[in-house]
Amino acid sequence: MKRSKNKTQKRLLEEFKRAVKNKGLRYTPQREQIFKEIITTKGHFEIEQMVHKIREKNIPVSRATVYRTLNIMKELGFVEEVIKIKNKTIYEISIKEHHDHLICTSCGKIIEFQSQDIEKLQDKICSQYKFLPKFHRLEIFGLCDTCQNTNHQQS
Amino acid sequence: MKRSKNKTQKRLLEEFKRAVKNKGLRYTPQREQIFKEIITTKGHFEIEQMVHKIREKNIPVSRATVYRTLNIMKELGFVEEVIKIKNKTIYEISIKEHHDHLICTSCGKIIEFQSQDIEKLQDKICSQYKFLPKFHRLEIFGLCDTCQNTNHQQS
DNA sequence: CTTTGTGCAAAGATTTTGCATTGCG
DNA sequence: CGCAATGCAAAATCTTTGCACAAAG
Repeated sequence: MKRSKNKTQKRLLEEFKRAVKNKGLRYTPQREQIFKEIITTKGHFEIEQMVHKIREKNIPVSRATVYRTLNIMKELGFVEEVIKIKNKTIYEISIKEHHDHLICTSCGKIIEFQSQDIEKLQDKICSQYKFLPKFHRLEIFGLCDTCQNTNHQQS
Repeated sequence: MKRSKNKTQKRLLEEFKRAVKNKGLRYTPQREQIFKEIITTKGHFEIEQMVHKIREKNIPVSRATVYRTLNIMKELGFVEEVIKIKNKTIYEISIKEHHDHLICTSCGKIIEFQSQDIEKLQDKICSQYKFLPKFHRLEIFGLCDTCQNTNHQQS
């Protein structure tokens, strides 16, 4: 499992590199590192966090470059639409295998799950509205097993 | 149907008024009008749009007041921040019956839909994880009917 | 009347952009 | 080497805040 995950990441990196070059763009250390950081990140990430992480790796990078690179990645389809929480823009990888989230409102734990039923449901709904789906995000908020049994307060 | 909807709106306004006063805050024309505008708005709204609509009603209001009022409403649980698209924060009333969203990544249009199936699916998934659901958010991103037929570029 | 709310303008925060310089191809 | 990419700082947006005045209770 671990091996295949690393393999996937390597393949993704190659895919990204090819996509960048195909578009007539240049493959710079900044772009590579930003992409690596993204595929390493399990969940969501923010700009500021990204800038710091890249710099820790001793790759000089400016905020501007991160913004510009993320826009390119969006165009290329490697990261998804942004959401905003509390004045912070959050990006998410669109390449990893799709999953959704159970989010515990008490302890903040995020559980990932996959369900084929959702995909079917999505198609059903979209056809009703003549909507062409590209991807979705389902978040279920509530209490995780642990929090149900210890403490019922909800933030 | 229409009658009961108006009734609901009236009830909501009363509820809001009570909530504001209960919190020791004052019930001003601006606050009332902002709230009315929100419950009238079927879908989602943005700050700038809100400011203009209120002013058209000849109620003087500043952007600052709208921001401040929305924050109060958030605290009171009457509105939620939904998403951010292209630097614009979109709010939504949180009191209306539950629904989910189809979001067009090309024109930004938001279509609401309801599906009983999702509720069932939610219960099914949650029982697998011993998770106690409180509410969920499902967003399907893609292209709306219009954008599929006019132009395939995405931003 | 007292205290909170509003408007304005200035300050903050986040994202974009122009321009000189760097460096990929 | 030529042209795109980067970094910096300034500009553009969006949101919050301090202060004086207005107004709810």
